Parts: sequence; C-alpha cells; structure tokens
Amino acid sequence: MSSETDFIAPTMGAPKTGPVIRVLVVDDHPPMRMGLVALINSQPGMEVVAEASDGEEAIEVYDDVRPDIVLMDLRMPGMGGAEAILAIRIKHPDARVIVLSTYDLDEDIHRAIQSGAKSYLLKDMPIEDIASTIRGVHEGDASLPRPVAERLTERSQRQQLTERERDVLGFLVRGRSNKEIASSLCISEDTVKSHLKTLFFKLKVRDRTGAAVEAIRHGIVHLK
Amino acid sequence: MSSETDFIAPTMGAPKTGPVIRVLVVDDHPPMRMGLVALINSQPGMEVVAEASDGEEAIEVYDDVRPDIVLMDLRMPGMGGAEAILAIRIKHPDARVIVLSTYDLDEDIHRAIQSGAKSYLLKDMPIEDIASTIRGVHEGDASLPRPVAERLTERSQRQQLTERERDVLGFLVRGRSNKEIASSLCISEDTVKSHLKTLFFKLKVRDRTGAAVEAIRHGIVHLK
DNA sequence: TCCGGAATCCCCCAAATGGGTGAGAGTCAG
DNA sequence: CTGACTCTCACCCATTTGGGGGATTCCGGA
Repeated sequence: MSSETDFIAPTMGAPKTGPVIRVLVVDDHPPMRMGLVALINSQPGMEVVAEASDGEEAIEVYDDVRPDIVLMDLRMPGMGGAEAILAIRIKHPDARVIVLSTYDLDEDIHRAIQSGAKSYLLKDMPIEDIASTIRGVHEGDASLPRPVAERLTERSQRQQLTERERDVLGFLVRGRSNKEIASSLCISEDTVKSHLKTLFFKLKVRDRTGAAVEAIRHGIVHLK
Repeated sequence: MSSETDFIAPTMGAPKTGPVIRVLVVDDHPPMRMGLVALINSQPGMEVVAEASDGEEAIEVYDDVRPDIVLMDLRMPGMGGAEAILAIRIKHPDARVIVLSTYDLDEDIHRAIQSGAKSYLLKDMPIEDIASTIRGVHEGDASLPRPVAERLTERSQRQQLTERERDVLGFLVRGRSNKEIASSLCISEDTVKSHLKTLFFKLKVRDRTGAAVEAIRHGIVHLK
C-alpha cells in the first residue's frame, strides 16, 4: 500500500539505479506490515508491490506478482514462514526470500535457511540494515548478519538430534511420562529412556525439565 | 485503512474534533515503530510527538513531551514495559498508557494492567482497532479487547501463586533440583516439596516438567 | 564388504520425585 | 479473638527417573 510515502519518482531520470526492486511483504501484524511498507517505499530503488498476512496468501500472491524479493515473517498463524518458503521455491526455485523474525532462536534460523531463505534478519535491527540486505540479496548475496550467524554456529556446536529423539522431546514438552511416550510411539519404555539419555547428553542437561526448557529456548519445539 | 483518503487537513475547518491527540510510541523494533508512526499520523486527530526504543528512554521522553497517550511495547531490552509504566505513573498518575504486545500471555496482561496500563492491544489486531483504542483511552475509556479480556479471565480461574511458590518455580525452570532449590532458598527439601505439591495443583500439572512448561506458556516465568 | 549411526530392547540399581498426612508459627483481616 | 492463609518442617511410601552397562537389527556410505 503505497500511500504518501513514495514520492520516489519512479519515472524520474534515475541515474545509476537499475529497475526498481519489487518487494512482497509478508507479516501477520498489520502495524509491522505498515512499517515495512513505509520503510521499503521510502528507500530509493525499491517498492512494495504486494502484501500478505500469512503463508498461504504469500504463496498465492507470489504467483501473481512475481516479486524480486520476499520479506517474510517466520511465525504466522496457519502455515508458517518456513513452509511457505519451501512451497514458493518448489514452483520458483530462483525466488529470493529474506526472513524477518522477532526471534533469534537457532532452530528457527536453521529451518529458514534450510527452507531456502537467502538471509535472516531480526526485527530489532536498524532499518538501514534491512534495506541494505534487500539490496544485497537482490544482487545475489546470501550472507547472514553477525548475530544471526553466531546463533547458527552455536547450533552447529550442539549435536544434531535424530528424528526419534525429536519425537520423544515433543512428547516430553507436552508433559508425558516415559510410559506414555512409550505407548504413544509404540516402543518400550526402555527405548524411551535410551533416547532420553542421549537427549540429555546432547542438550547438556541433567533431566527432563532441563530438556523441555532447552527445547523451548532454542525453538526445537514450539509451544502450542 | 485510511491512507490515501485522509489528507488530514489539520487546519481545515475541523468540525467536532478537539485538539490533536499527542502520542508517544515506544517499541524496540525500528520497523514496528515506523509502522506505528505511519499508522497514527495517518489517522485524523492524532499525531506522534516522540518515539522511544526502551523503557528508560520512554520515561525520559515522557517528562519532556508530556504526551496524551503512550503506546508501549511490553518486552524490551533493559527495563521492560511494565516497569516503565510504573515509573511513569509515579511521577504522572494521570498518564494514559496503552500496551501493544506481540503476546497474549495472561501474566503479561495482568502485569501490564497492574502497572497501570489503560488497555492492552495485540500486534495482530487491525490498525482500526488500534486507532480506535487510542481515541477511546484518550476519552477516558479503559476497556480491553475481547480476546485479551478472555485471557485475563483464564488467569483469574487459575489459583494465584504465592511469592514463595513463584520463587520455587523460578528455580525449577532454571533446571534446579529440589535439593538445590532448598539450599538456594535456605529452607528444607521437604518444604520445597511442599511448595511443589501446591504448585502442581494450582497449575494443574503432574510433575515439574509440566510446571516448567506451563510457567513459560503463561508468562509466569520469562526465559532469560 | 565393513563400519558407524540409529533404533530397538534388556538388566540392575541408586537417586529423585511425587502423593498423602499432619502440624507448629506467623501474619493479617474481619 | 478467630479463622484463613502462608511458610515451614517432618515422616512414610510408591513410582519415576536417570546412570551404568550391553545386545540386536537395519541401513547407508566408504
């Protein structure tokens, strides 16, 4: 929504700027969307061509407008950002998506990058950084801001959890006992305990409570 | 939303609108701040007179500009929103602060209202609601949006935790054992277990893991 | 083909946890 | 003053949990 902000003069004798960068903004918070639109439209050489408020909408809109850049929130109702990125990149492998998230949880960052995001920004970053990242990614860059890259390093330090371990962790966070987890996964309680042992080791905690908190803290398991 | 429609015309023969509502915007996310500024300035009869990016700054700025309304985020680095509201209202008991938060955690809502916030909005609400709440609070209203009020009701359903129970819960979330909690609080382990019993009952959980998750889920204890 | 990782299961055992019950001291409001 | 609440501590006992081994099968990569 380009209101009073863009006097950017798209037709003015633009000196060195190539064609305008066309951006799709995806965020479920109206005021944030408004801010991003204002931010982008106030930058020379870029403009918002569409908005979406969730993953599904983002996928539809992408097909319609074929933006140069998608600026996407990660946590949204319904389809999350990561799945939306995946879906977009199946149809459009050259899509350039930048995640803009509130959280610097290492699992979130990892999931986003795995899904094909070109960069990962935090909402507490200055608008200049956001603008310059949009330009950079449009030029073909794919670098992460220092603090985000550091988080990703932290994650790589931590040993990867296996699928089964993640299953167990999921039930654990939901307050299930070993016995219940066992019957839910159709395995013996001993196997559950076996998974827990490696889980505790990998997460560097002593007990299930610590594991639950770490899982939430790092975004390995999401609440609700 | 009222963007291209209202070229607000502050000097135009304003019919019934009284003096302009002067708003202070407090949020640590630059794009969100930008959006709120755009949102408010696009509304007839209100304008942003100052911005702040954390609690301390908000308190200073309030003294300077004496805004009619403060629109404040709750979770910010350093001093949080609740403490800032408290501090502002000590010096200015008639200050009208509206909280604008990402989270609808019942403890957050409760803390905000306790601190003296006049209303509590969520960032996923439409901008019309935000604007109308600003007007309402400026007129002296102090009502909560339906979903927020419901959360507060949920909280009242849950039995209040005592101070000591909160202490224990805090250590528990930090992964401490009963023995460690006991020595940290200088009480016997039996007393810790006694507190845990009532804690489990009040939170409707079976064990410490459930208690930790519930504490985080409801915002009773904040992670880091 | 052989190795390693993953998942499964088993045993033993000590420690931690949770449930039930009771009870004394302090505070605070009606 | 009395009742309600909180905090404190104690004891008993069953269950759960967690730590230490070890074993099997399966699968995919070197």
